[in-house]
Amino acid sequence: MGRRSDHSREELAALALDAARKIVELEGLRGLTARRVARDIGYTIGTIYNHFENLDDLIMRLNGQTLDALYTALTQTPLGNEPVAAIRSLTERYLRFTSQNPRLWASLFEFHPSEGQGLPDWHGEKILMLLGLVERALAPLLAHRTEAQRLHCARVIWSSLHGICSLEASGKMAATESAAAMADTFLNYLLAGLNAEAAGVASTV
Amino acid sequence: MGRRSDHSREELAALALDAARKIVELEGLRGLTARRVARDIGYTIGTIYNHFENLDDLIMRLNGQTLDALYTALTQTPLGNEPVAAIRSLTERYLRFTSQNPRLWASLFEFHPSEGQGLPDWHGEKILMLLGLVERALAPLLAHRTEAQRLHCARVIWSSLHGICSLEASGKMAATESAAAMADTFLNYLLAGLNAEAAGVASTV
DNA sequence: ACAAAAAATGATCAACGATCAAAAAATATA
DNA sequence: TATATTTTTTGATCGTTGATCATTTTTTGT
Repeated sequence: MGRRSDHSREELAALALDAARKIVELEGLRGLTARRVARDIGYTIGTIYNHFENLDDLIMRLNGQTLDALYTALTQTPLGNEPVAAIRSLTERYLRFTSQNPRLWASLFEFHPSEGQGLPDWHGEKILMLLGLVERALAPLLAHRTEAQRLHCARVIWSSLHGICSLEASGKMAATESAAAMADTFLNYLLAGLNAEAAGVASTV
Repeated sequence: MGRRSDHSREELAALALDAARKIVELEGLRGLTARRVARDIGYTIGTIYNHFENLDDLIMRLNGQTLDALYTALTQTPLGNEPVAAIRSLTERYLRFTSQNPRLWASLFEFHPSEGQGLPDWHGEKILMLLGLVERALAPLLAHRTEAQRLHCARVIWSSLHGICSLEASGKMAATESAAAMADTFLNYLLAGLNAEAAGVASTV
């Protein structure tokens, strides 16, 4: 089955990641095994371990691709300069991505590195890229703040949306309530709070 | 090793869950295996499967105990009738629980039922108990709303705090920023939004 | 045509979740 | 007490997994 001449190293890794993506899309992380990836691309298990450090490495690279796809989905069209509309648009795109790629998105957070292992540096960099989108979207609302404060605020929004989508998708909130409705409520309150702050009413952060 | 006379069925299940809890506290869900639980309590693997349907069942029961412990931690002392203080107190207690039981808390969300399986009914009931605490805490702020709307709002708060703690604990937000600081920002904006709404300024939900 | 380098192979290992006939222990019946 | 019945425990067994690495195969360089 060996087909060395058919694929370069990069192509074979991409082939394996594509197969892994399809498996996760269909069955989630539980269905993902090294042997199955090997079988699906017509190679043997040893080859998988020649191209990936271990299964965790493969999963993290798959998650990296998912983060890239999320970034693409959030930047497909310009967000505009109106901050409220931009944030709502970002939220809408985020929700659409999670509902269109539920298992790939879930595996971003279902996966935890093994004891003593951490996430690679590029993982954090991809997250910062995504946070940057939020930060720039709401920048006009926080013009009087430092960039660190704007990033802090972006993190709060990012985390909250994550929590809403996460609990809704996992069925761990005892609700048939939609993530969209909850995200809308969240944004309404948050934007009201931001407006109140801009008007000098709210307490300082 | 069999010690049938030593423990009733309930005692033996509790023994196994205690052992499982200690394993998860030390090493997370990854370290939890049926064989290790059996060894730790001085029984053999077959006995574990006599008392638990499978490993997922054992994990879900452990998570059930963790939800109970979280409820206890959130209700140890009265919350008072002042809604803002009550919500801040709930948040503080929630954050303390997550930082004191990071792996047990993480396993609540790291675990996903296998294909076709769902969470047991009592899981949702325990979640509703916790949501009820949030709902009652903020009830005075939403006296003009229906209970469904108050529960909806409680879900938003619960999800957001979950997201903040979840991303912080898993290191998936590229930040050394503390969950406490983010939760504080979140509450400031949210409470400002609630106040603005109460004053008839904010848009409707 | 040959040698050197690179890559693919798959047998092998330890460990896992899960099963279930057999053994052991506790309880019920006489 | 002695025997039968029920309950519980056992651990060998199965199929599968992640991971390893000496061997084989293929490609590249000379």
